[in-house]
Amino acid sequence: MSQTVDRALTILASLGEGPASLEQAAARIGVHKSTALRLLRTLQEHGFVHRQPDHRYRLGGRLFGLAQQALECIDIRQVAAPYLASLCERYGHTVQLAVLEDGSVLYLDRVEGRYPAEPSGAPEAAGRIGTRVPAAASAAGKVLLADLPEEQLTALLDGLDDGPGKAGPPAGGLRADGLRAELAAVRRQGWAAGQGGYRDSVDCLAAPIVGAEGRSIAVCTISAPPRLAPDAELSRLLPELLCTAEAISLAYGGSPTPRWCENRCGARHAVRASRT
Amino acid sequence: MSQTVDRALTILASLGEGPASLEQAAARIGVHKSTALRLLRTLQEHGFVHRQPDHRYRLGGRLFGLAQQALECIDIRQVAAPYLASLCERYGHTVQLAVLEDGSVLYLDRVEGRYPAEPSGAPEAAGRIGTRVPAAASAAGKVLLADLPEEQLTALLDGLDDGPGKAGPPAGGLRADGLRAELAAVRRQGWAAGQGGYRDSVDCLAAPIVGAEGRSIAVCTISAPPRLAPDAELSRLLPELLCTAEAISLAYGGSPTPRWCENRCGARHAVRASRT
DNA sequence: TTTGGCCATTGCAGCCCGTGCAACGCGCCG
DNA sequence: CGGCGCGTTGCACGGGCTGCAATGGCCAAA
Repeated sequence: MSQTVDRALTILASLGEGPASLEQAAARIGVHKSTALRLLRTLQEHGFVHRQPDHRYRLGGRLFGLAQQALECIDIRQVAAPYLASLCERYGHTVQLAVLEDGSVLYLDRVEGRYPAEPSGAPEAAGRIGTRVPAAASAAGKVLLADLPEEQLTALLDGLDDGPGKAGPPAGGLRADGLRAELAAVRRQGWAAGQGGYRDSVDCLAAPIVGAEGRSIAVCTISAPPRLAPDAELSRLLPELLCTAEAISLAYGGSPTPRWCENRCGARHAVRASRT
Repeated sequence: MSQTVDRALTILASLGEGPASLEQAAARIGVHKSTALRLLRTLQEHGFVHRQPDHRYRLGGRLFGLAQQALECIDIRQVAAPYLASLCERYGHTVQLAVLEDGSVLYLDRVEGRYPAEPSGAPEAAGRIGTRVPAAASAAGKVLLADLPEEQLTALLDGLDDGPGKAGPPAGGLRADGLRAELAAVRRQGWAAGQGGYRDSVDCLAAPIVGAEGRSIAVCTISAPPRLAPDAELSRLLPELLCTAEAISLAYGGSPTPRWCENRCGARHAVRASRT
């Protein structure tokens, strides 16, 4: 829309792939050196890029502060935090909070489960805060997609089918029609199960958090490595997860169950049954 | 430098203080609505801002990815990571890596110490990754300032004295002349001690990491809550810290000790002594 | 249902400012 | 010393940014 800003942001993105000299940066976005210089200077004044002693530019520290503020702007996070902590505390499994943004799942918060020392020393990667994953690939995504207006869902699925390579359906992803069937099932039961954060070594349950208008605005998930927690054990926690999601919904000023859930009685009954 | 980009970045920063409608956003930076609309649209196309269903704008998820990339761009981080982990592993105290950026300390990495359950449940805030603190306030900052060219140091100290309220000297900070004396001491001994990350409940030791030209490019710190680790215990780890910083310097292709350290023999001897 | 207000959005003319060329300074290497 | 590469600066041109004003859509009050 705005050429100058567009170029500045493009140059910023290009620096994400590694530091660059002025000339390199100019070449990356195809403008004259002097143009790139002015853009980079402006970005530098705001702290978005930093100039190294060797005269090369790299991304600046301002991004950290802004990313932090971006998290804090999303107030569902504040409301949900104690509930997530409580759920994790009780069973020791990892609990996460996510929203849908621009068609992909954005993880907002995470309370790490208490597991015996990590085997391979890689406790990260899966659903870390700030991570994005394609919506069709995870249980969390399915819950969020299930409540999308038909129009937006169609647009999203078209994009999924169109781009075969680019963010195409990864492990567990399905073509549009298959996914539609899954979403119908999610609507029917009010929750979703499946591979959690992209890695087939983690299984996952997801339940919607519902806002004031009856739409799901976020999703709460509980997940665990299947070796440590067999399917059966995680499934037993479903009522607790639904209960937590419901409590967050109410605390946020929403309805306890989503508009589209055709099984509100069932889900609620499951919770009550497990309480006795 | 570039008016349009400047405005776009200002609007982005203003969104950090909370979501805003188009009109609010325009008012915050003092431009016409239509101008703000174009800027916000451009930012939105790049994912830097996100439009909520209620038509308000907030910071977008792209910032997370870019902040992550910003971390990865700083390659000293990759080099240092295993050394930090090893140092923490051996003694169980928190180890951090930081650099100087635009006159303040930017924390790049952190390996959390193994402490008995947090008393008040607030394990964060102090020196989390991506946090910035004024350089004059911490041991890490003093180490980094000690190697600054006289010209830059003067500029920095002037700014410190000029702005009384804005980022003025917090707990432990000193006026320019006092700080200069401290920096001289740091140069003499080759390391610094003091309050770690802004909180007087944590004590801290800091040692420089030296690049190819003999300048300190980063700092490695070790810190612990004084109740759990009295000064004496932390001080006993000084040789290990210096040894780690030296190892990182060598791994990065730098010199083992900074140009300005007048006590290289002393520090090295301390390391050797503790090794026996 | 109508009406009015509020806000986002769009079209448009004026002119500001962003752009690229070319020249300059500086450090480096042969 | 002189050539080269790169960052930086001055400047004229015109593209695109700006702000005004008008339109459209939504909601609430009448």
